[in-house]
Amino acid sequence: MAELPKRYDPKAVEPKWYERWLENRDFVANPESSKPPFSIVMPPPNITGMLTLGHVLNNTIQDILARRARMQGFEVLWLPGMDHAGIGTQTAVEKYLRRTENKSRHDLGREEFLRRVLEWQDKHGGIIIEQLKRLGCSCDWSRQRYTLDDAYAAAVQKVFVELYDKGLIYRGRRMINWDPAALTAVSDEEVISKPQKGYLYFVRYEIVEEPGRFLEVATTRPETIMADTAMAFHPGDKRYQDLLGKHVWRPLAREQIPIIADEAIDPEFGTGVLKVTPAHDTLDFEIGQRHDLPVIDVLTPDGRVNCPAVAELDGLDRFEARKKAAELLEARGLLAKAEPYENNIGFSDRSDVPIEPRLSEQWFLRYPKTKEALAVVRDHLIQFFPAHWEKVYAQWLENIRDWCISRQVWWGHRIPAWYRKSQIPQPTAQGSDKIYVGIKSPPDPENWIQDDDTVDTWFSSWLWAYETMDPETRKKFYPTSVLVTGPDIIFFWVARMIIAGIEFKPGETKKIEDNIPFHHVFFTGIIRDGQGRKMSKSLGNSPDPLELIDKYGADGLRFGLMRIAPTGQDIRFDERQIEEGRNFATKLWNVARFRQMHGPSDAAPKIEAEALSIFAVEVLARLNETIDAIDSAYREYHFNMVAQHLYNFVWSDYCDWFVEAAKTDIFSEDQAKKTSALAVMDVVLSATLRLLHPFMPYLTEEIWSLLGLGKVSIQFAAPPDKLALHVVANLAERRRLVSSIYETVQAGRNLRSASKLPSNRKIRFILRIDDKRIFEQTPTLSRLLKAEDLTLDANYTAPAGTPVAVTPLGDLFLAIAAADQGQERERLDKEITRIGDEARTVEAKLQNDAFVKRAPAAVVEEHRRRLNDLDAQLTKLKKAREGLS
RNA sequence: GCGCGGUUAGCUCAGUGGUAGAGCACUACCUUGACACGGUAGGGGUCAGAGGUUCGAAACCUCUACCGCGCACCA
Repeated sequence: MAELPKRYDPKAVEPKWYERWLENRDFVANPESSKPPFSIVMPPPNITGMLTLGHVLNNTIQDILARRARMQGFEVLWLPGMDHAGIGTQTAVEKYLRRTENKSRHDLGREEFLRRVLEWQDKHGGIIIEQLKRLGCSCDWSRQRYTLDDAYAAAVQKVFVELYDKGLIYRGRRMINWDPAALTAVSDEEVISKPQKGYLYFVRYEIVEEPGRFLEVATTRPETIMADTAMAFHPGDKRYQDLLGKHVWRPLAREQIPIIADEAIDPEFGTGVLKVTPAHDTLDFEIGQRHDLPVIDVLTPDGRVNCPAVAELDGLDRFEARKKAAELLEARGLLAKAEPYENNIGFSDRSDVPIEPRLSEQWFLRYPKTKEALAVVRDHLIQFFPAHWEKVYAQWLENIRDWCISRQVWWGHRIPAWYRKSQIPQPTAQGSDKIYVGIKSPPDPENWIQDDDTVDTWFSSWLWAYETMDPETRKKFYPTSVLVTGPDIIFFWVARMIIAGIEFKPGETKKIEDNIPFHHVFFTGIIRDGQGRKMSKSLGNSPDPLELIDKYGADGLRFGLMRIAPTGQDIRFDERQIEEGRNFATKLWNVARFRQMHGPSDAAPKIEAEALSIFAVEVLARLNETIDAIDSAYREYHFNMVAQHLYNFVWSDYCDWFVEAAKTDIFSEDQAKKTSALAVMDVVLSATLRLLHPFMPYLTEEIWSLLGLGKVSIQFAAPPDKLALHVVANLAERRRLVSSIYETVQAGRNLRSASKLPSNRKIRFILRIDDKRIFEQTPTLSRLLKAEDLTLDANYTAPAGTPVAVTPLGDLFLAIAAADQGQERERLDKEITRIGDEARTVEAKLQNDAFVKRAPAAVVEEHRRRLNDLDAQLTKLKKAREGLS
């Protein structure tokens, strides 16, 4: 067998295995399998998307779960797909068209534009899928779905019609959030509030009935004065009682408007007077409704002033108009003052421009089954990890408002509603013969016009958990096992999918537990940069995962990220952590390489309890502990702990301690010992590789295959069971002996280092010991100490000044020709102080009656033992110190 | 205003009642027959602050401060 190269080369290994896995159809789920099902649907990335670290995190976790389940004998379905991302994709293509052809979508017309989007999609879309493959994702690509697949689109239409027929979807003229850049309505969830600096303008409105008297009002939006239809104060506000029922002159587009009183006004704010602008503010709209005020809209859809009556403002952008309006007022002496002011205003999540509240005809969904959706999470039919997201979820559902689902966007699922051609304005009444809602177009299409709008992208995604599955697949794999996603889409997607599951009942029976979309939801953290900022394209602070894969390998990236990532906290990204992942891969590679240099491995190594060295017993016991720790970490979705346990076990327990200790046997002439040591190496390697496979699929498969550790691909090898170590005689005692030896080794190394002896200098140690059990371990002890010679002598008397350490095995002396007495004195003093301090602390505790009486007996006993140890050490060290004067 | 997280070594973070941990970075020594993407040893922390519960608190409770997030308000 050829020697393995010194360094693992992911670039050569990773593509090789991925191709093979695809060829073997290892990721394809079989709905007819008798194995129990395990399923995950991938949160579909946008078709325009490029792989980000967020995707890497998210999909690595899904892959870990899928791969582990596959190894555990589940029939695994990990269903991938993409989202058409209505507004996002349309915006991207519009930008592209403007750049390349200087055309808008209106220049092309609906049909042609959609054709161009498809063209663009074929060319630039779906890159992310190929990127996910490089990451090693074990998705069932044969089932890849798209939210615009015919069947999926039909399902969206069907659901729309159903909800309409139930009266849950309705059309209405309401205040909505208008995005003046994307030129569409958006939902409440798509509005994010941000502080913005501006001015609070104090404007004087002259009172019609009392010329010369002014009513002063504070506003941030003087550009909407032309749309004011009343002035309002709180009914309890004494300052303005005499004005009720009178009028003021609106200072721009001069006209009389009434002064009214309304409970909604906060007397504390500004002057306690509100200018009521029903067309451009939600609260004002409500006040207008109560007082039957007219609605005057003075803004165009793209946020310009539409008010020919004020020529100076007409046509100006809303923010320019704001300044200009203030100037106009000032020139007329109607601006009392303008104070710098910071307030929160809603921005469009999509376009990052301030949202314009706007009265508009839109489609809305009255959410069904909200009580049930609340209950399934509260009662843990669906379990959230970490659990604190339950509260956020509940808060949203308890305050839920109707969902504005129509978008003035062409790219997406068109609303299946038609209006009679003759009808202007379009009718809104449910069940009217002027409106037709159906999956098929109306029987006499020439008399109807279809609604121009499409539905919110999330109105299609909320069916993702089951509409992606054909009936046979659904039967086997729905409800899914777990959803892995970011907490930022808990409302957009998670909550709505739960509602959809409960409402549309895609499950095998009508029972609620068969219809919830998933049993567990694991919320990942959000990856931030070193300064704690969100990763974003515009900041350019998001490293390209593909570059990281090139540099560190997919396994290195995966492991490095998982080791720091998902405690449910946000994650600060640091490339050094990925480097650690790569280093760990190299470490594992090299220890496998070391094993391979000593002959072929055994796929089913036999280990005989009697033949095991004490060091083997120790490492196997540690392996058992690691298996347990990993199991419980997985149960809580603590992937970082799984990774950390594996890291510590491989690097410390296995490489640093076991392999180093086992070299005595491996290089020994004693065939039995050698065979046993190599068998233990195989057992541990085999187990470790299997435990690591979900995290590092490529490397583990490569080593697994090179060492010939199994007949099947590691992907389908069962995870290791704990070894039956209870058959080992005197297990606990043996393990104590090992830790005594290891402690002694550390003490000896410390002596060497404190005595300023170079690491490579061979030196003599003398261990004053009477314990016969240690004799046969002398070669190993000596090896680990890098000793030229290790003498065991129960009656050794050291010359004064010999460096000494008190160890669990006995006193360990460093035999050097001319010890530096001053240096040794210093070292001993330090040691005596340290141990003395600790002894005093322990002693004080033991002198505390309350502690001795109340603390568990084992803890007290532990303290007693510790004190004895420390006292013994102190005595010895002091004696050594006396000899030095 | 309401709610949820967080504050532990220079950095990134583990640690749910019993002597403060890891990795990186740092210092010293070492290319030894798996690995310098490595080994060995070392320095470094009044666990944000105050109070409380407890024999014992980084951990549990209360309050405060600061950071982040969500919701509401936002004239």
